[in-house]
Order: sequence, then C-alpha cells, then structure tokens
Amino acid sequence: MTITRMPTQERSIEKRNRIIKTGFDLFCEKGYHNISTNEIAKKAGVSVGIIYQYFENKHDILVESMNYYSDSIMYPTLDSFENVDFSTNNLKEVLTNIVDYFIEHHTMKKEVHEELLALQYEDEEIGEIFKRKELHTVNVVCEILKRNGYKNKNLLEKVHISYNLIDNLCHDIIYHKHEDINYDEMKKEVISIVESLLKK
Amino acid sequence: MTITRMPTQERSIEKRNRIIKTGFDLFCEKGYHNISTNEIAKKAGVSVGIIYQYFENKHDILVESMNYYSDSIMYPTLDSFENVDFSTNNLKEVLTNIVDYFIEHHTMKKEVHEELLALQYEDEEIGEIFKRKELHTVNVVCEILKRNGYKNKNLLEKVHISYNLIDNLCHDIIYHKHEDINYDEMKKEVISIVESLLKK
Amino acid sequence: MTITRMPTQERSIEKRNRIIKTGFDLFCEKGYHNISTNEIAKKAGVSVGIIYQYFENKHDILVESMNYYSDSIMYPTLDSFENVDFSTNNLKEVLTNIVDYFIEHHTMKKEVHEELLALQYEDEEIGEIFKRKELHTVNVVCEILKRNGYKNKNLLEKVHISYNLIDNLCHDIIYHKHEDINYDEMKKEVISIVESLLKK
Amino acid sequence: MTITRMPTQERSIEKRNRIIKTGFDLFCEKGYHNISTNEIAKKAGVSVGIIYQYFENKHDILVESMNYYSDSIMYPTLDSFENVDFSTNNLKEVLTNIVDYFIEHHTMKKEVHEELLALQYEDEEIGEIFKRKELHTVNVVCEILKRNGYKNKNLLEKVHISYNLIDNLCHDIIYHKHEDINYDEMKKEVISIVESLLKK
DNA sequence: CATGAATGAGGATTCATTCAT
DNA sequence: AATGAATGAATCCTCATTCAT
Repeated sequence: MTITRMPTQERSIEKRNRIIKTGFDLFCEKGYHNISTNEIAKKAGVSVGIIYQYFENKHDILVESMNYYSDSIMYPTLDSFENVDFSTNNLKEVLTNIVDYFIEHHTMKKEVHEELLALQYEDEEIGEIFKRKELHTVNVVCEILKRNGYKNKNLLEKVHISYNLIDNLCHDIIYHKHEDINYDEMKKEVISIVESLLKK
Repeated sequence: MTITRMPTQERSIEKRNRIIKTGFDLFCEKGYHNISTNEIAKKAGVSVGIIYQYFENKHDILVESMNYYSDSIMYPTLDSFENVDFSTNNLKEVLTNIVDYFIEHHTMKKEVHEELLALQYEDEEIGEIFKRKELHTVNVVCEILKRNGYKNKNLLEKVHISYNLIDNLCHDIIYHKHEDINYDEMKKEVISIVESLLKK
Repeated sequence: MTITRMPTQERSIEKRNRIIKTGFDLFCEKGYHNISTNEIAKKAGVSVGIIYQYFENKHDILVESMNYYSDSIMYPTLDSFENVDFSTNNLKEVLTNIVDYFIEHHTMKKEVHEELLALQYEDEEIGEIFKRKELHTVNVVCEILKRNGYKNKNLLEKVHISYNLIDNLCHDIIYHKHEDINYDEMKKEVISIVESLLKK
Repeated sequence: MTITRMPTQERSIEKRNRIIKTGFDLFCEKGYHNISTNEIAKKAGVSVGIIYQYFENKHDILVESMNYYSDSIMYPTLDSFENVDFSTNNLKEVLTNIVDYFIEHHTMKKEVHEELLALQYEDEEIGEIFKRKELHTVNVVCEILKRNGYKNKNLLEKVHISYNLIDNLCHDIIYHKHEDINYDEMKKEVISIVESLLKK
C-alpha cells in the first residue's frame, strides 16, 4: 500500500530500457538515419510522446543505447580478460585463446557492426563513448599485465598497438574482408607480433 | 548537327565533373546526410534538374565522387611509394621517411576524415570502393617489395598488417587521438614491428 | 465523513486558486499560446490531472484567471475613484490627479499589457469579461458624477468617451507609443476635452 | 520565345500572392493559431513545399499578408481623406461625412476585425506594421490640414487624439459594442470634440 | 481526491525527385 | 539539354487530455 507508486516506477524504468533496446536494435538493423522516432515507439510498444519524456530527442536515444550496449560492440571486451591467466609463460597460447574466443563469441552481423562503426565516426558524441571504452580497456589490460610482472618499456603504447592489431584481425576474419588473404597465417603473424611486443 | 553537339557534350562532361567535385567537397565538409541536392546544384552552378539527368539519385553522386576522389583520402597512397628506394638495407630509415611523409602531407581535416570513414562503414558501396583501393595498394606494395628481393613467407599478410599499423599510427598522430600516448615511442614501436615483419 | 472532507475542501479551493493565479501569471508572462498545462501544473505545485478536475480545459483556466484578475489590468480602476472629491469646482485638477495616479501606479509591463489586449480581442469570452468590467466602471462613474450634481446631457456617452480618452492616454504615456508626440501637451489636451465634456 | 520564363515568373508571383491572400483570409476567419500551413497550402491550391520557397516560415506569411492587407483593416484609411474638401468652413459636416463613410464602407466581420486587433498586440512585428500605418495616416492628415490653413497649436497631438476618437467610435458603432449607449448622441459628441480641437 | 505516466493527433518544416516549359 | 518551380511524403517533436493506480 505504501509502495503504490513503486510498480509504476519500475514499469517506467523498464519502458525506458525497452526504448533504448529497441532503438539500439533498429539503429543497428537499418541505421540511425533510416529509422524514425515513430518507428521506435511503435516497435517498443509505447507512444511517441513518452519517448520525449525519457529522452531529449532522437539523438539522445542513440547516445543512451550506445552507452548501454557499447560493450557488445567491441571485440576486445574487458570481461574477456578477467579469467585469463597471464601468469603462465606460454603467452602465445593465451593470445590464441583470446582471439579465438572473440571470433567464436561474436554475435553481430556485419551490417550491424559496420553501422555502429560508422556512427562512431559520424557522431562525435558516439565517438567519445567508444574512445573512452577503448582507453579504459587498454588501461585495464596494462594493469593486469603489470600485476603479472610485465614491466616492458612503452607498455601502454604496446598494448594500444596490440589492441588495434587484434581488433582489426578479428574484424577481418569474422567478416572475411579480403579474399586473397590467408587468415590462418595472418592470425599467426599478429599473435607473433603481440607476443614479441609483450615479451618480458 | 553533330558539330553543334560536340561542344555541348564537352560542356556536359565538364558539368558532370563539377557536380561530382562539388558533391565531394560538400559531403566532406558537412556530411552526406546534411547536404541537400539543391545545395549541391546551387554550389555547382547547375540546375537541380540536370543532376537527375547525370545521376540516378543523390546516392549516385556520392558513389561517383568517392570513386573519383578516394585517392586523396587514404594516407598510404600509392604514388608515395613510387620513389622509395627499397633496395637499401636500412629499412628502418625508409619506413621512418614514409611515415613522416604521410604525416607531413596529410591535407584532410579531422572532421572530413571521420566523415569519410563513417561513409565507408555506413554505405556498402562506398565500403567496397575503399576496400578495393586498399587491396590494390597492398598488392602493389607487395610487387614492389618482391621486385626488391623480399621473398618473405606470408608477404601479403605481412604487408596487410603493416598497412593497417601505419594507417592507424598516422591517424592517431595527426588527430592526436589519445592524450596519454607517447606518439614518438609509438612510432618507434610500429616501425620496429614493420621492420621485423619485412626482414628478408 | 463530512468532517474529514471539510479541510480537504478548503485545501482544494486553495489549490484551485493557486492554479488560477499561476495560470494568470504565466499567461501574462509568456502568452496563452506559449504556455502548456504541464507548465502551469508544475509551477502551481499540483499534478496535471488535478487541473482537469477543477477546470474543463486549458481555456477554462484562462477565463477563470481573467475573471479573477481582470481588475488589476484596467487602468481606470473603480477604487481609484472612491476617494476622489468630485464636489470641488476645480475639475481640471481632479482629472490631472486621476491621470497622474494611473500613470504612477501602473504595474504591468508592456508585454503583459499587450498580451492581455490581444486575448481580449482573440477570445470572445475574455472580450466579454473586459467589456462588462468597462461598462460597470463607466456606469459607476456616472453614478458618482450624478451624485455630485453632474446632470449633463448624454452623460453616459460622455463618460464613455472620457474613459477611452484617458485609457488611451495612459497607455500611450506609459509605453511611449509614439516618438514624436509631446505627451505633456497631449495630456493637457485630453484633460481639457474631458473637462469641457463634463462641464456642468 | 525569348520570354519563355516570363509566364513562369508571372505565375510564380501570382502563386505567391495567392498564398498571401489565402493566408490572410484564413487567419482572419479562424485565427493564426488555428490554421496550419497545410491548410493554407490546400486552400491556396499549392503544395506545402512551395510555401517554404516563398516564405521563411508560417509567421512570414502572416507578416506579408498584413503588410498587404493592413489598409483594409483600419478605419481611418488615408485614401478616404483624399477627396475631402477641408477648405470649407463647415467642419462638422466634413467630419460627419468621414465618419459615415467609414461606417458605411466597412466590410470586415467583427470576428475578423478582432482577430486582427489581437494579432496587433500579440505579435510585435504585426504591431509595428499597424503602428507605422497609423503614424503615417496621422502625419498625412496633419499635412493636409496645414495646407488648408490649420495652424493649431499641438496639431499633431490633436489629430492623434481625433484619430483615436474616430477609430473607437466607428468600432463601437459598427459592432454595437454597448447596449445602453446611444450611438447617435455619441457620434455627435465625438464630432463636436474633434471640431473644437481643430477649430482654427 | 490526487498523481504523473501515457497517449497520439497534429503541426511546422525539409528535401529527394519530378515535370512543365 | 536545361531550368527551377513544384510536389508531398516523411520527419521530429509538442501538448492538451486521459487513465491506471
């Protein structure tokens, strides 16, 4: 009885989340410019009006949805590193596992991924979100490595380079970017580079 | 009759090119979605109607303009390699020169560059153009290297990786993407990697 | 039950009045068309819903607020005449005092005044309110004059004309409508006219 | 043949005028706030789009239509004075004729007139248009009077007062503002005032 | 009585594309 | 071949009003 408004509150939050989720899905599926707020509302099962009670404008939905789901977009996600045992001396195996894990667990269709990459460059605010995410990941990986005894000179720069290499690699492999590239060999080369970069 | 149409024909071609050039400029300056065909027509000094005689639709102008000007977009442009002397044994110096050349001769403002990257991902057709360009560059570089005695295993893959590394590096340096990265050190690291990748 | 509803009733009335007052303030400040019911509710510290329990619709708030506050809008307000001594023979002095009093005691900003004039013409119902008010004032002034021995022919018409003249004069002076008018002279002229109109 | 584009030009102008006229009619009939641009377009027989080629926005149509038709709104219109013979000494007759002329030749329904008055106060820009018109009329009348030997002190102020008196009078008579006013007598009183104001 | 979340029709404006000339 | 006037569907957003709680 005292909590009369609690369910409303909860439903509101749930509704807001549904808008974010629907927005994200539609932006991914068709692209930000090809989706109208009316479409989002309809698919989210809410009225147009309510959208503008929860969000400043259409762009705001985009920002929120990227804040929420940016994790699922980037290959080298942080949690992937959490259970990695960097203490072992067999770095090559560790790296191979990480790359394989990324490749295996990707869920995004090519179009989606590309659409999101596009947004990253087209929209400064979205770009910032991704940049922050990337920076954070790179820093945390540095920390983990340091904790495991990696005291390499230019560690930050090396991890940054490694991050890019792995990101590019996974993207290339998953979406088979080039026909005449032998991706098995490319993977080996990339891992070799990262391995030697991180050699204690 | 044929005589009278000749100059018109020529003028037509010139007009078409002007539309392509203007389109490219405006797309770069403000972004594809923020430019109207009317604006292109006005700035190109032609009528709106004529645009639809030379192009299917707005998107078609984009495609054509990218086909035409994509060269000026990518940092590792082919002609930059033409005068490089790969026969020398001091590869590190050669690579340093190349990177410095790219950095020094970039002309694109950050916004333009981002806008074009976005388009590349957002628009499949544009993506294809850039992919082809990249592939071509990588292949030609391979040829040059081979001609100069580089018979490395996985040369294509290695050049591909090197291409990405240098491309990323240049963008990062030019647009100062990260604050806490020491770009001098990063440059040294990248060049070291490429050097060891290409070691005969 | 009746006991418990009493205080609520009182609070209700107070709430209704707060809505009316807030509505009036906001309509004056920004104009009827530029204020939403949500804004009124928020500023009045009530819920939107309650508004529709006390009022038919937005327009109803306007009508009520004008009914309530129309007094404060018109310059020749009745109470200003209450202490005037019409028995004196120096009518010019009396009139001058009245005009000066109006000018000195005006509180309305120009924008508010204009907004209310607009409403008066745009909205028949509001127009009626103001017309009634004006009529009432004119009639009461007639009564006062009659009581003081003014038996002029066409007294009603004369007072009506005088009312308009003074009203116009005050607005013109307060809001400095025209640049090239000498308002001191204009005031003298108007007072002369009224004086001769009312000459016993 | 050389004037191929002339008819288009002409039709364009005609179309623009039709929009202005339709806008004016609809604003008068239903009020600025109750008419949509789509309605104007439909009734004018043009597309919505074309409106925004000829006008900045909806408000612009209003301004233009008022600029165009403001003459037909104000009672003391200038051209009414053009054929008046102010040289005669029977000023009372002249004034009576003018007032009668205004009353007889008014064409506007009450609602229209009120709507326009409202706009005048609600919208600063519209207010300016009317103010300018009024000022101009007052000045021209002053000129005419001076030319006819009227050298009264405070002529400008007197004409201004007269203008207001006549304007109010006509408005009151035409729309029968007050029930208990004897308009014949009021007319006489007003004319008397103006007459004595202008007495040479 | 009271809340404020929810509705959805409606509004101003844009712009790719067509068409009369 | 060329013009640019004209089209109208589509878009984002607002707000008076309703309704579930």
